[in-house]
Amino acid sequence: MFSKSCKYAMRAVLYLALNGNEEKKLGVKEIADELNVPKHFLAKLLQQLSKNQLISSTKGPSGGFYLNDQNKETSLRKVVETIDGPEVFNTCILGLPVCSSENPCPLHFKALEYREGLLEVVEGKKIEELARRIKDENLTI
Amino acid sequence: MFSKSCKYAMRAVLYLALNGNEEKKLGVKEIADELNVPKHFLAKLLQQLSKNQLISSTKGPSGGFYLNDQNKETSLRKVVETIDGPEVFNTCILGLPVCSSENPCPLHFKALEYREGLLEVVEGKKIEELARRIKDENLTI
DNA sequence: GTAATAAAAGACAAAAAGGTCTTTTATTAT
DNA sequence: ATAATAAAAGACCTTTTTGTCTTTTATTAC
Repeated sequence: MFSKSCKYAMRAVLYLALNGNEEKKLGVKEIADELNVPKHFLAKLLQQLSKNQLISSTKGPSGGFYLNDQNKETSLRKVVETIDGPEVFNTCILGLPVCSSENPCPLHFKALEYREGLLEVVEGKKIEELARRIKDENLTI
Repeated sequence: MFSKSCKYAMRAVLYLALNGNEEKKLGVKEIADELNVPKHFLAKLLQQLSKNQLISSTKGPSGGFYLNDQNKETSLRKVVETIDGPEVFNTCILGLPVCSSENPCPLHFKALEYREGLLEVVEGKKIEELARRIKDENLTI
């Protein structure tokens, strides 16, 4: 479903939401170490997210990555779509060039249902709310 | 979710179920042309399926690929697991090394729920039955 | 204004996935 | 037996994805 890059990015954003804030910015090193992902590789992903204003950053001492108020309001879906492209959620699971409810493949409707459910999770809540849920329900990232 | 290889393989098996039989074996060329997939690449996938007894083949004139009675009884799931490995259906959607109902990631339950849905389609019916359904409901492969 | 810090940028490298082409082997129809 | 056929096998090649390392740029604390 999601590329490794995308998984790293999602987790990093959630990590930022859970452990950082505008006053306590986090460096790539910390995030990478905590999430167990390759540091320099993650750095590029964060840069990409930063360029797309899904996360914020400042350079220099006491600099790092964080989520500003606007960032916290966006959905994880944007992170996914920034990294894996917007088609992730609607390409045919059998790889057919055309596959729709009018012209479905054998897996179409189940796949659709599947994706709707996932979309609900990554889009239904703001990052902020998702982070809250992660804390409350003691989920792992 | 599924690799390209896996998609090609699934479609090819369904194509065999729909268009061939023990008396009318199909060559890679026909299958590849019809499904619009790279011929030699598909050939290897079919070889792999054949080795694993998910499809049958004979060499030489009037030879080709087909499904014997046993093959028709198996599920698409086996095809998937032969090509993409058995873990496809239970690796964490966020890529976490441990992610279970006891120790879930934020997407765990939704991912589980809908993977079950997909499993139902690829495992709930024999190839034969699935092919029947494709015919009846005029689905695309 | 200088040194230290941390992200940004960019050049490579390694691994995996996807794809092509050629040779070999088995089968069958003649 | 032989020629023709089609899968099996294997050697490569290309592209994409993933990962590493180095240099540059911006910021801040002193």
